Amino acid sequence: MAPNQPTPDEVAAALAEGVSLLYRRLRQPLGDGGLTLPERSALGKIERGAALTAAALAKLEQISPQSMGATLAALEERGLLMRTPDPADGRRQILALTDAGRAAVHAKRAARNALISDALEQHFTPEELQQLLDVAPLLQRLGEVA
Amino acid sequence: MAPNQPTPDEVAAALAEGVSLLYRRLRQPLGDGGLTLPERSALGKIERGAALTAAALAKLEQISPQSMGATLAALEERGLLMRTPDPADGRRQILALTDAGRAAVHAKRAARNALISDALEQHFTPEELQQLLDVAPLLQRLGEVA
DNA sequence: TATTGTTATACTCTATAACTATA
DNA sequence: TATAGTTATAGAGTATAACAATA
Repeated sequence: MAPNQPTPDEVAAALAEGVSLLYRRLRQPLGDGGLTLPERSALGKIERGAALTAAALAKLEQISPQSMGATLAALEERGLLMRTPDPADGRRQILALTDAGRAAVHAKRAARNALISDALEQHFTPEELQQLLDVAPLLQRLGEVA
Repeated sequence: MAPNQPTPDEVAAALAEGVSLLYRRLRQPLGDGGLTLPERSALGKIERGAALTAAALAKLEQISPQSMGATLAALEERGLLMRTPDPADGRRQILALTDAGRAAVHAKRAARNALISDALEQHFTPEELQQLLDVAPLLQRLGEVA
């Protein structure tokens, strides 16, 4: 049933619509009480140790350092994030989650998952779930190299 | 190699990162000269006849009618879109692309595809392309039902 | 010179609230 | 009452430009 050789153009066009619609869904319910999508993403990466300075985070997320700075400032103001000077490099600030930050990222992860998970449960077969899970790393790779 | 029964939670978490990163990539190069992502999406749907009024478009995109109105006003101002009163219903405005609008949506589609297509060509196998193509409708469905 | 980070400013996308006109 | 659309206002996320401090 599948066409034999999908062209990159076909794939690009098909992904654009799905991704932009889904993105709006993903970020919407999370703006309610707590963390926005970029905030969660930043906290998550800090928690995992994927990036521990503002500049490193900005590179990972592929946004400007200034934009990341604004996000981080908002998180610090709410007591979710601590910034301490790097003793080895006076320009740097080492980022770390507070206990409240850790709690928030876990609570919000659950909240997001509840919404998407419900939809997945009700409208997708196990095979389709597997397909979506398999493709997630590919989407991420595409975001990184494009 | 694949786990037997991915839980909806796993899938939701895995998709969130990939989608949000890719979304930023998709919209970034398009803001340069011409159409933004929501603008392209709206023009594309009008061109295909998927929706011909502001309210219908807003429903499809799952944003508020006011937000869609702002997008459409910007497009009309630039001469890409025409709004004519519906003779059958005085409240409605029928939407249609101008020639310039049609040209813009095609030029920009090519520009977007060039960026994503290049990345796809260079970093993905034919099997992975097929996987991405197959999953695009699932992403869209998830955006619709979530 | 290059890097890290900040402040200032602006634009896009989105939302809600309040309104008019039409059905 | 309900629907289509507009205007006004606000907030989040992003960008660039200009700057200070440190390497």
